[in-house]
Amino acid sequence: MDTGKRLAHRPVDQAKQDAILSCARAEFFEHGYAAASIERIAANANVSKVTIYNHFQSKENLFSAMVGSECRVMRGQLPDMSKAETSLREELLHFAQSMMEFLSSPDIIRFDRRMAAEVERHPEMGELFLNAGPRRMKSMLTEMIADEMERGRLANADPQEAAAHLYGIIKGFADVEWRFSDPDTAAASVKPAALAAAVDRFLLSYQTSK
Amino acid sequence: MDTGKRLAHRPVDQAKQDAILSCARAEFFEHGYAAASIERIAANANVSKVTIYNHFQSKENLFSAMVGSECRVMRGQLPDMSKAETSLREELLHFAQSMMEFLSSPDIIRFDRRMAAEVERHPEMGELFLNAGPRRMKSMLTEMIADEMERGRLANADPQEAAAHLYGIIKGFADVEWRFSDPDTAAASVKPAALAAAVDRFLLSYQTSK
DNA sequence: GTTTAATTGAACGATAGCGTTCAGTAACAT
DNA sequence: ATGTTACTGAACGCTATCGTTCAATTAAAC
Repeated sequence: MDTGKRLAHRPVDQAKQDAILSCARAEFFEHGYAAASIERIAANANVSKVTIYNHFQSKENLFSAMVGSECRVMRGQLPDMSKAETSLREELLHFAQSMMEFLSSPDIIRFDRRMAAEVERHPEMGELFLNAGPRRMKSMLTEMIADEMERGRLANADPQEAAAHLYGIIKGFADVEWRFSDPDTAAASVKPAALAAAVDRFLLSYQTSK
Repeated sequence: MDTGKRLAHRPVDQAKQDAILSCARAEFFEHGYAAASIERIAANANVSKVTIYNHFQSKENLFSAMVGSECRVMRGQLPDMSKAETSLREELLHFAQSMMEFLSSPDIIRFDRRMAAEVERHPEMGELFLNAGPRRMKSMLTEMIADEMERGRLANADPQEAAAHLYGIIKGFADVEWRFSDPDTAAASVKPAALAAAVDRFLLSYQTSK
């Protein structure tokens, strides 16, 4: 059986691959799909345009490869939901903190913006993004809340709905502001006191009254 | 004093103006700023390209005129906050309902998407949009909540913060889903029962305990 | 009817990107 | 060293758009 090993060849330069994807990301994010220039990507990546077309067959293809790769990266950066043995309030605060840190990072904001725009022309990428990011986070959160309901630290209710409420009450108007102003200043607008207030309100309506 | 009335002239055809703006909106929304074609706009509006350049001096200019006009329209469609003399719960439900109707309308979703993408190149339009839409809604909501706090139907608290909590708890994950899937099916996903649940949770933590 | 301004259609130069071709070079496996 | 493959740079045809110009036409105000 052939292991696929060819007898004599020059191996693909992985560094170039990575450089192309990374520069593609920058280019697409800055200019949008239509205005992005393959030649600029090639120049920035120190690569010949032909090389790009050898690896990815078209602009379309390069774009979706880049989105796929970004989604993979994003999955690795989702808010930390490790279950330390702490009080419920601590646990929720920790989640709120890391969720807001995640959502307010410039990379995520820019990615979100670009995807929102491109989804008109590439609906399947909207799905891809939703599954890699928001929905994943939602199900993690739902699971955590369901756990707490079982443990009796949260009152019984629809955990999915509770997750949405928690997520929403923490975000408030923040994400809207972020999406339409300078991404580089977004993270600074996260105030711990506001997170605590949101979590406490959530607890007021969901905590078991003992 | 000259009233500005010129002696003999052919008046601007307002219908053409409107057609241009309306077609510009469609074109920019569908293709994004960079890929939008002035000539296509002209063709769709049954207008000469020269006419467009006579009215708006450049593509940039046309784009911001269009955004300005859209923002004006949007202001007229903001959620209804008329104060009928009803129960607090009814009042909040009414707000929730009309807010979600507003936010889930395909026009608003598409506008939101496009602005989010374009704000990278036109930061000042992000401000324009925020002031015309989200911030306006936030201050209306804040005012309503402050009123209710004064009336004693809501417990005393930071009304601004409470507004954010109400807004967030109602939205949940909905807006994220909307932004990345088919805008034309968004409105159908609004479930009255979910709105009621959200409002009730809000009330659980904000209503005065009598 | 005369004047004034809005509007048109067609053409133009300039720019820019895509996607392809080709001949040549570089890097690796054997 | 030899063969195979990755990669390069330059050029090409093609298409599209912008923004401008021009002479000609149209519509209202006077």
